[in-house]
Amino acid sequence: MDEYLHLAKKSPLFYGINEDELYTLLKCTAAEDTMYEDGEYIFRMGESMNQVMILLQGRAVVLHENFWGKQEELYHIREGETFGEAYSCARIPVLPVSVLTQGSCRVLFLNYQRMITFCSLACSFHTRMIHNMLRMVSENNVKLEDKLEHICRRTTRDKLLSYLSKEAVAQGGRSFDIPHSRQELAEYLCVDRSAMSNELSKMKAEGILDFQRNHFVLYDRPGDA
Amino acid sequence: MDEYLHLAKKSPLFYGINEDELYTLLKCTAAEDTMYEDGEYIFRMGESMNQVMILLQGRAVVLHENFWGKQEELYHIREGETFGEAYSCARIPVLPVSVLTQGSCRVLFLNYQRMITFCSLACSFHTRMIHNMLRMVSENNVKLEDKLEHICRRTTRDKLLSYLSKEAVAQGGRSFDIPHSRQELAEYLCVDRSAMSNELSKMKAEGILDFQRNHFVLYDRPGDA
DNA sequence: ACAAAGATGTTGTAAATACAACAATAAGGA
DNA sequence: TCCTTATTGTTGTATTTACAACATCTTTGT
Repeated sequence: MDEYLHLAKKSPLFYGINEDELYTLLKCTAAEDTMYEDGEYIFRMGESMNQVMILLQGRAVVLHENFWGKQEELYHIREGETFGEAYSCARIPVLPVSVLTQGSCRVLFLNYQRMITFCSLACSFHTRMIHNMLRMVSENNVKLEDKLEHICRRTTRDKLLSYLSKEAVAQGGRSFDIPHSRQELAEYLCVDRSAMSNELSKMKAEGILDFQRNHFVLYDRPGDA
Repeated sequence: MDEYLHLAKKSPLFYGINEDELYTLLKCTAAEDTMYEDGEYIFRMGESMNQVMILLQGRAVVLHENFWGKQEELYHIREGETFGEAYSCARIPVLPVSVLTQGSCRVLFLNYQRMITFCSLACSFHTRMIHNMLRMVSENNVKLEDKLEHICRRTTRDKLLSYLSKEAVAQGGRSFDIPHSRQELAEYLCVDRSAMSNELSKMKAEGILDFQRNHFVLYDRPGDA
């Protein structure tokens, strides 16, 4: 497993923690790694879960099964990513989702109880890990709130303007690049890609904004805002 | 301020912490309370913020100002609620929102640095507070993910089915009550109320579900799922 | 019991969207 | 350079939605 330690080390969970400390910490938290075949469930909806997991190798998909038994893909977990911390920290009694491997996977499990219990050494890096986790969950929180703010708009135009406005403010000017392709942006805003492209073109024609590829410029007249 | 302590004590931030401990903790975290008049800004977008605040009295609104200067209401903060923990924990350099009082308010400020720094006493209730905060942020995380899962659907019908399915599974059966009025549900799902009522009626006519007021029953044939 | 106010359901229409099929442009490899 | 592939833009149509106006049902207070 040592060969995968460098990947775990990159996790924001261990930011500011060096290799020796990490090694201690993994013992502290009863860390164990497990291999999975393609198509195995790491967790199933309805099970209880008291662990934080880091995907050391492979790729997995998070699924939800609705009342009628239909499975729906929610999102993917990629190599190096952390999963389960929100459910563990929120003390959710049973998981509302399943996690299914796509290809063979190696997963590092950390025991949540031991993560938040300070060891007798009262090691400073243990505290650091908790702060890191707090930060990770909170950053995700802010991201989700941003996304919700855009998606709550009724029309594609308003969704786009909400997103672009946020980017403009964040990047400090009317001229900026966006980090998504059209397809990605459409998925993010939960709208049809071609309808979105169409709406962008209309707004360009109306003089609300200009763009080429990923570069956007917002003008002073956003229609009515 | 002591008269408002009982309200602070109810905050999930201090769950499992008794009155004496709370008193110590408030000193620990350099707690200060401030009064605001109606229409004053507690924080303004763009400012830095390193505090967690509890609204001891009154009501406030969270606003966002877009690129064109238009202000938009995001949500309200009610008496007893905690605010700012996600931004502080995420170490957001500048606030993306403003907080404006609606009526006179009393706000308790806790210094974030001191909240996450353990005092020399290494008091167990200090640890408890951090765990509470971790839990609060994570629970909010899970709530936001739920909401996003519903809202991401393209049609009102799918949004409704996603929501109702989740409630059915959560409440463990096809028959359940929902905790929202129609207007609240429509706002939650970001759709028009009357269009939503219409869609509910259609689904009732199609034999997908049944309802009277807030009581719903899901049947086995959800259309196509 | 009654009136008034509020919540919910219904209907019609204009507007917006998804969807599909295709055109135009950009990117990458032989 | 040319060919292939991927991404982005365009157009038309059927579907879905928002919106407004109104009908019906509940709740509340008197």
